[in-house]
Amino acid sequence: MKLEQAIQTGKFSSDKHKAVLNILYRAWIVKTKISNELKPFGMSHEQYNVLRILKGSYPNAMRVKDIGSRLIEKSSNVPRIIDKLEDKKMVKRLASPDDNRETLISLTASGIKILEASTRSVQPNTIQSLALTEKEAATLNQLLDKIIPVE
Amino acid sequence: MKLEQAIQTGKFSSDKHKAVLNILYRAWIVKTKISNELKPFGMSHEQYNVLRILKGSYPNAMRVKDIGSRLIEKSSNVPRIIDKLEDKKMVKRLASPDDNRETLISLTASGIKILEASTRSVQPNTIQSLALTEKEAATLNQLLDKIIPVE
DNA sequence: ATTATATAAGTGTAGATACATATATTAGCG
DNA sequence: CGCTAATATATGTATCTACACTTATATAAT
Repeated sequence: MKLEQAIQTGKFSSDKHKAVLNILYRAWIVKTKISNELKPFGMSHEQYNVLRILKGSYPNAMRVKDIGSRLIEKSSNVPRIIDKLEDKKMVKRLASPDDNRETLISLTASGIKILEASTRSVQPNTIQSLALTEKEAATLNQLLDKIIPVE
Repeated sequence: MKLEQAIQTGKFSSDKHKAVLNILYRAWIVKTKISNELKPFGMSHEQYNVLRILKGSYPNAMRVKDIGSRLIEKSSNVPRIIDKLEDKKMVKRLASPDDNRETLISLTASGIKILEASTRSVQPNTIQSLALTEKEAATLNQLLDKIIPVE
């Protein structure tokens, strides 16, 4: 579906302006799809992201602040996400041997199992569109960096 | 800033996978910037979007459902957004002459004034990056439609 | 060593999101 | 007409986001 139909609008003042709204729209679509796939697993999108980050360093535990620095949405409240995952026994908190201010978070065996099962549902929504070539994806990344520059 | 730095990661398994995360990241950046610009006006991003939609049909009022169909994030709770704008006297609710189920929403004079002032702050964040040409923006739109197809 | 400053995690809160349900009204159809 | 279904808005609720603040610990400075 074209963006114009999705938001019931006529023409945009420029392709550049349309592109910004299009980015917001596609992001919302991705998040909605992923959240829907995660529903049967009783997990939110952010909880899933934290599990994936933890899996990246598995079997090593990670500090809360390092988890936060890898999340896309920097305003996420990591301790609270951890609370939810801990309630579900998917992660556990450990004391840090180096620094008592830190908390280390580690995936549990059941956390890994649920993560892997949910990833099989979510994956088709994150690496979809076989229509897009790797070359086009690389172009897309360049244009995204260019239209919404950071710093 | 490259996405890799922003989320402290090494290489992605593919440019396609990176592109999906990049879309989520750029969307978050845009939303954060716009929210920050709107803060002095005491308005949320969604409240601002509703005002802009209303301005599109000004001086005609709009039905709640038609406002909703033009919002990017379809799960937005339009009646509640209207509540907030009404509290601030930026819009008012009118009875519909055709159908008593409907509520018509119209911008007030002060709503227009605040909208115009806030738009001057927000605009640079939505049509920025002079580096991007219109041709590149058109390509970007095509690639976005292709990587996250809808329907 | 003592005090100030910085850092890490956690908590409190207002508002937003997602979604289910309620209420009122209109349309469809026998 | 009278009943059912559909539509439009509003409300209720749990969770999430954004951000300020607190607490505990570590580092730096004098």
